[in-house]
Amino acid sequence: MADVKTGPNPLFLREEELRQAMELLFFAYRDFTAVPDKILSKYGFGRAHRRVIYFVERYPGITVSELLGILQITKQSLSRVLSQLVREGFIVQHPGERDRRQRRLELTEKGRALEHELSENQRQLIARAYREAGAEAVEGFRQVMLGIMEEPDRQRFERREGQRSGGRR
Amino acid sequence: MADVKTGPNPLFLREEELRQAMELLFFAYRDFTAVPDKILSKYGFGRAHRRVIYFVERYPGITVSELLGILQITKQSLSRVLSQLVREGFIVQHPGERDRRQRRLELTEKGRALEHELSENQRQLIARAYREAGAEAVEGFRQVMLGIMEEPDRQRFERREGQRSGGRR
DNA sequence: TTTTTACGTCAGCCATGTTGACGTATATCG
DNA sequence: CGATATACGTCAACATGGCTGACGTAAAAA
Repeated sequence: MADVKTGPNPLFLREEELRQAMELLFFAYRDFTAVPDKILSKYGFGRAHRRVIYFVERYPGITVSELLGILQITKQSLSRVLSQLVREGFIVQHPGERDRRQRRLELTEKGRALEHELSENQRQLIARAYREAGAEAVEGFRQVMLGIMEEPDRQRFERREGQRSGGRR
Repeated sequence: MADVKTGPNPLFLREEELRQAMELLFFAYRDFTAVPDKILSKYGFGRAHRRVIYFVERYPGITVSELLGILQITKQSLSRVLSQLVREGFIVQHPGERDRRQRRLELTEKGRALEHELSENQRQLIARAYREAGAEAVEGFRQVMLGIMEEPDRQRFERREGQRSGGRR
């Protein structure tokens, strides 16, 4: 294959560096999602289901609109997978206490089991990468990834950067 | 929304750390691809076209099977977008010199222009993130991302790690 | 000369995103 | 209290981009 070019010119190096970052994102994401994708197909589910399950386990009691805000898809798209997950007993909904229009989402036991099965490989990938790279590299990784993200969701990761704001979105 | 939990338990912290990494990947990737997606729709293209254009500019003269190996999709899926790009004059094919069965791919001027338009925002995102995080963090980012990737494609990034072994890790 | 390889194409299926229109229950505002 | 806004749901139609399976052609390799 045509080789990855490398050169002494600092301007070029910078360009090369940026390109590399794009590819790192592409390859890491591709490999990161490959295994869960296979597991999901056993259940007749897809990536969309995985994301819903993930965020419901992450934020138990999350509302539909909050989930929409995270996934940034339309409610019709979400509805398709969510209602499937509810119908098949992976997720339960119950009305919000203060606002009974809301449907707060939670995983059932079955849902948690699936979530765990899906996360296992990813956990291992990350754990291995973290272990091999070391604590300092991990902090660098965090910083760069946060830098790539757009503002609104960065707050989700505030903490340990040194404050407590629990911001809305 | 249910808050991101945080606690003193080291075992829990580790779990929390792994979860965060998954989310960083999700959010960074989501935001990283958002702008190009919009540009593409102006041309009637999608993410698949973007990836092809990207890797053809990255590895000019790349063959179809090499591209398939990178993208990890079927030739039928690739064919759909590739032939469209060729038909509309973004990519040209010419037979390989040593092996005339191959079709080596290259961007046309038009293709390069589109590639540049698509990369611009991403370049800026990365450049900003790199600048704000600093050189050390960037190196950490690289290491962790490489650790998440599976073996075969890591070699693509060897260089500057300071040796030539194809080693494990 | 036969077999394998590189690439292409047709046809059909599935998952997941989109828009637009419309409906219901509850909360909130004037 | 009545009007309006909000949270959520649903139906229908469409596009993209994966997939499998079957079949074809030209060139390389055995």
